[in-house]
Amino acid sequence: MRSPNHPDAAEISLSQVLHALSDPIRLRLVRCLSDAGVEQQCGALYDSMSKSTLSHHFKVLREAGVIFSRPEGTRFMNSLRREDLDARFPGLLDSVLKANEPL
Amino acid sequence: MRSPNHPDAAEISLSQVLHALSDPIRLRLVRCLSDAGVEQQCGALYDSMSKSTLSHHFKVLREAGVIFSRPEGTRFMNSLRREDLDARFPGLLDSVLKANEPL
DNA sequence: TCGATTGTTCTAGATATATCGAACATTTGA
DNA sequence: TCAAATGTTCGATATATCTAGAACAATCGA
Repeated sequence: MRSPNHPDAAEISLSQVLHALSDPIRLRLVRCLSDAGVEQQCGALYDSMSKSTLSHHFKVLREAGVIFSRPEGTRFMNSLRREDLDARFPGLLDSVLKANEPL
Repeated sequence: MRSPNHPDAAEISLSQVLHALSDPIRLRLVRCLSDAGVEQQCGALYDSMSKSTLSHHFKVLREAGVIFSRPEGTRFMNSLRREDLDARFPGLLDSVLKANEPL
């Protein structure tokens, strides 16, 4: 496993970020990463979903610049790119994470 | 032309709003409505696009709860549901509108 | 009443996305 | 060296979305 590609902080696209966060499953993944506060491995964040589907969602989040994935052994450790996102789109991540979704 | 359906303020879905805003064309429409500050008719906001496509995008924004459409004569006057969005997801709209998109 | 204006709805085609299983790649540990 | 663990990538299918043209509906003005 090679290191995956991540966009530079300055290249993070608003549309891509909004699209990445617009999927309920991905939003849940992001919330988990935010709540945990520390790196999390992919498989720890969701069950009831195939590996490939989970991997797909992580890829979308990664390529949008929302998360950072670091290989460690056989696993991938994921973290929220909070500083990059806050610098690029101030207040966006906070407002999304604070939103109480009654659904 | 009857009055279109709008979701109640409390029923506005985060995922739907994020999805509605994730399209560059719709984001531009929302920016236009925000910049104008007053109601705008649909056709005034975009050229180089078919009526039906424009209507589709307005429908997505309307059903997501992002805009309010009011029939007036043969036209529809559209406005941003700023208060409802701010109440439901504080800071979200501001952060999106303030984001400077170099693309 | 009739035509122009404005936007919607219907239909269709092209593209994108979500999902999964199977095969593959990399690293760790026995 | 081999098997287990963890994700990725590929192939396929189902669903959603974007786009546009054509037909339709409602309103206004002449």
